[in-house]
Amino acid sequence: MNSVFEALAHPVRRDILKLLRKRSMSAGELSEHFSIAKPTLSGHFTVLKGADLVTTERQGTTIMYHLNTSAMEDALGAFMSLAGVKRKDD
Amino acid sequence: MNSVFEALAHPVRRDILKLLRKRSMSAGELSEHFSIAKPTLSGHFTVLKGADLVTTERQGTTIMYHLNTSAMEDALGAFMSLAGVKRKDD
DNA sequence: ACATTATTTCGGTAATTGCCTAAATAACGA
DNA sequence: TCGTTATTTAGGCAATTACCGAAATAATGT
Repeated sequence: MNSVFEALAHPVRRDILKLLRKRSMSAGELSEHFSIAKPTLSGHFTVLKGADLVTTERQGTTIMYHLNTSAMEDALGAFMSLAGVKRKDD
Repeated sequence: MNSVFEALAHPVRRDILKLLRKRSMSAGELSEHFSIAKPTLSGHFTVLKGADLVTTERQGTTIMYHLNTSAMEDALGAFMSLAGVKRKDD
């Protein structure tokens, strides 16, 4: 769970998650939303993947990034327990 | 809100929050739960305070640390919106 | 004023992070 | 096979982080 919190610590990575929440995107498509070099963004992808927050799927020459919704739910649960909140529903 | 996510990125700081969730504690009392030097822990306190996750109150020679519950709630809300969760209740 | 206790600030170092450009890999179509 | 497109890996650098021990600050009691 530590890797999840570390992944969430960078604003670019949180923005990536927000974008993927709407729909899955390729690395190149995602990169259009940021003004940083692609290798740098690729590093952020690696961090998110290491935290299991996103999954990848190669489609020909492009690589699609998908939000791993269940991992997000797990992270949310961890955060809620940290905040001491009881869940009435999931 | 970025400072909150950054503050949550370190396991020691999350453990501090967990401890303070039960009850407020002095810096020295908190330090008994960790095997790191007090100056290091004091640095973690500074980060948590910078994120407004804890508040301090001097009581004579000791300094009491309190969990800032409302800031935790705010952070939770930010996390939920990141995860795309709708809140039925707070 | 002095000693004691609690905590932080200072000064330094090693490890990590975030960023870049250039080079490598992978898949495709001609 | 060659060129093109998409993406990652490699190499390097500056800034930040996490840690420590020593010194400074703050409050108290004598």
